[in-house]
Formats: sequence, C-alpha cells, structure tokens
Amino acid sequence: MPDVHWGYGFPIGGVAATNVERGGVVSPGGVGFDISCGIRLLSTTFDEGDIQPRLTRLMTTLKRDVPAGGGRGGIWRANDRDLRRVLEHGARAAVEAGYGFTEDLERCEDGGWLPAGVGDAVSERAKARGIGELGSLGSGNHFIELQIVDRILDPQVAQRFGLREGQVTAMIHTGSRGLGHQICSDHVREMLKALESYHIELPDPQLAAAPVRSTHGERYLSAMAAAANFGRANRQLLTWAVRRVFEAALGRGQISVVYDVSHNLAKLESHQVGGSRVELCVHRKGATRALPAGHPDLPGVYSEVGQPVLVPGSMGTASYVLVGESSNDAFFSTCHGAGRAMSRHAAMRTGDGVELRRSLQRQGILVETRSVASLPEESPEAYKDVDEVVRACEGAGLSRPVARLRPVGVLKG
DNA sequence: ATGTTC
Repeated sequence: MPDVHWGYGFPIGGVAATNVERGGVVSPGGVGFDISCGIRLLSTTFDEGDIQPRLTRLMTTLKRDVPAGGGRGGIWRANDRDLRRVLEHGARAAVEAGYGFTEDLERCEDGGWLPAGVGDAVSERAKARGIGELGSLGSGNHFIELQIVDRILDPQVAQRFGLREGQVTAMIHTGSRGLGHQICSDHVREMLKALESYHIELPDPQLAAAPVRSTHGERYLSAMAAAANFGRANRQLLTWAVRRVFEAALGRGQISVVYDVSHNLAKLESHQVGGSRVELCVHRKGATRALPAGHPDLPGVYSEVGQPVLVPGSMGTASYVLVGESSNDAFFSTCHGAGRAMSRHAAMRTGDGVELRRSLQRQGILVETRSVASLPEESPEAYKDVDEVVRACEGAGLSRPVARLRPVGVLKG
C-alpha cells in the first residue's frame, strides 16, 4: 500500500496472502504486535457550531474520562469472567455488559467479534496484562479525535454512511494493548521453536510462521481472534466514553457507529485467483480490508455501496472515509493511514512538544495529552501526505474517496 | 505497538 514503511518482519502497509490448501503459512509478524489495531468512526447529530463553544470542555472531559498512556487502567473494571466473555465475543460482550447498543455491532467488521475458543493459546500473562486495560487508549499513534466533515466527495455513498458536510464526527484509533502484544510475542517464540518440524527455513526470525493447518498455526489464529475481540471491545468501550462526554457537555443527541475496521489482522477468506476460488490467509498489517458493493460479507446497510474504509491522517491533518471498489486486485485491501515518513526517533528531533501543541492550536486544533514531551513523535512532519496516499489508492483502483474530515480536537495517548 | 529489554 502507498503508506508503506518499515516494520517488524513484514512492512506496515503490507498485504500478504497464502494459499491454505497448499500449506500456506500464517505469520504473527504479518499481523503486527498490536493485533486488531483499528479505527472506529462515530457520526453525531451535532454540527461544528454546536461544539465550538464547548470544545475546551469536551476535550478536558475526554482526557479525564479516557484512560490513556501506559498502564493507567481501563474503563471496565472487569473480572476474569468478563475478560473471558470479551475474548470470546468481542464488542458484543461490551454491549451485553451495557456499554452500547446492538445496532452498534451491525456496523462493525465481522459484527464486532470473531469466534474464538480461549484455551491455553492465550497465556495467563497475556490475560493479566489485558484485564486492567479494557477501555483504554494506549500511546504512540493512538488517539480519539473530534472532526468536522470538511468535504463530501461522493454524495450518494456519504449519505448511506450517514455523513454530511459540517457534521461532527469522532474517530477512535486503538488496539488490543498489552494483551495483543503479549500474544504476538508468545506465538513468535512458540513458532520459532517449531520451524524445523515444519521444514521452514527463514532469513530472519522476525518472519516466524507456521502452516495455517497446523497446531501452531491454529493456536496462533485462535489467540489472534481473542486479541481481535479484545481490540473491538476496547473500541466499543471508548465509544461509550465518547457518548457520555458528549451527553454531559451538549445534552441529548445521537451518536452512531459509521464503521469499525481493523488494519492489523490475518483472515481466512475466499478469493478468486486465476479463475478459481481459493481459501487464502490474508495478512493485512497496516492495511485495511475494503469490500466492494455487493460483497456477501458486507452488512445489509452497506451492501449496495461497499464497505466504509477509515483512514486517519496524522495529528493535525485531514482524515478520510473511503469506499471499497470492485477493481481492487489486492485481495480487497487499501491503505490504513498517512504512513510514517520518519522514525519515532528522527521525529523527536523535529521540534519541541509545547511548541507543536501551540502551533496546532493556532490552526484551530486543540490537543490534549498526558505527555506533551513525546508529542513530536507524532508530528505531521513525521508522516506522509495523506491526501496523496488516498489519491494513489484511488489511482490504483483500490478504493474511492467519500468524505474528508478535518480535526478540531485530539486526545493523544 | 509495548508494564518502550524477561
């Protein structure tokens, strides 16, 4: 994908499909450490004029109510049984516990959950790291952003997505936190020990892999599904927090899910390859699934137009909503964001966090964070131009732009 | 991305 950059084992912005029936492998490095990291977009019944006078209050409350940064707890004080339900049922478990509505799930990839039996493929350590982080933002490039629909590029599709010019939206970017990270580490280690038994030779241990149809492959995929469920429940819990914050600041209004989609996941999918249907294990790492109109896996509400694709820019630049295209020849995948142009280390040398925050504020973007000092890691300078990335995807026939969103408030981890 | 090195 055009937002490609260096990553662990596989690049971020990469799509790799393996043929399951012919011994194709699954590789944790092809998914990434932050399993099921992804974006959820919320539409609101509010307009820019409704939130501008209360923006400071909205952002302060959001910062107060959303645990962010490392090890700061989660919204849901979950017990072992709650965690188990989350690992097995994802966003559905969060909704059943009162953190949202059944309608939310309809507008999530996979209905918000993948079937996952939680055996010993999810280690006790992974569960211990996850239980206190249910409903937390994390750090790095994770954020909650309040945006204004700046431009509608495809009116018909935008209408179906529930988007109109001047409308307030909220974008949530987070993943599976320490739990997903631990699952990735655990399974890379397990697979490395088993390489010889599968006759796999690798140029680099970061490419650790096992056949999809093998003990190690199946164990990873079931743990990965549990982590994906955690990530989706996490975004559902943050949705609940956003709804509460809006209600406290602005009173009654409606906040709906536009879509929720992962950009770090491997999925078993059926695709047309060389004239026949084959079962593939499609790894998307920093790449977003983008189903075209008419695809059977789409929820009914989007079946006629195609899947919403949620593409965040960098902090302080626009984000996009795209839609899947039938001309997509990348196993129905497209970009996932602007993509880094600088390493975190190089980005830290571009300037001072306090100054960056001030400069964004001058552009009408209120930034709240617990760590101003690390803000330059996420400086817009450190990222590619999202408008160009989106154009490249359109030119390649991967996806088509539907709406451009401009930020007014950002909560960073 | 991450109890930023088990």
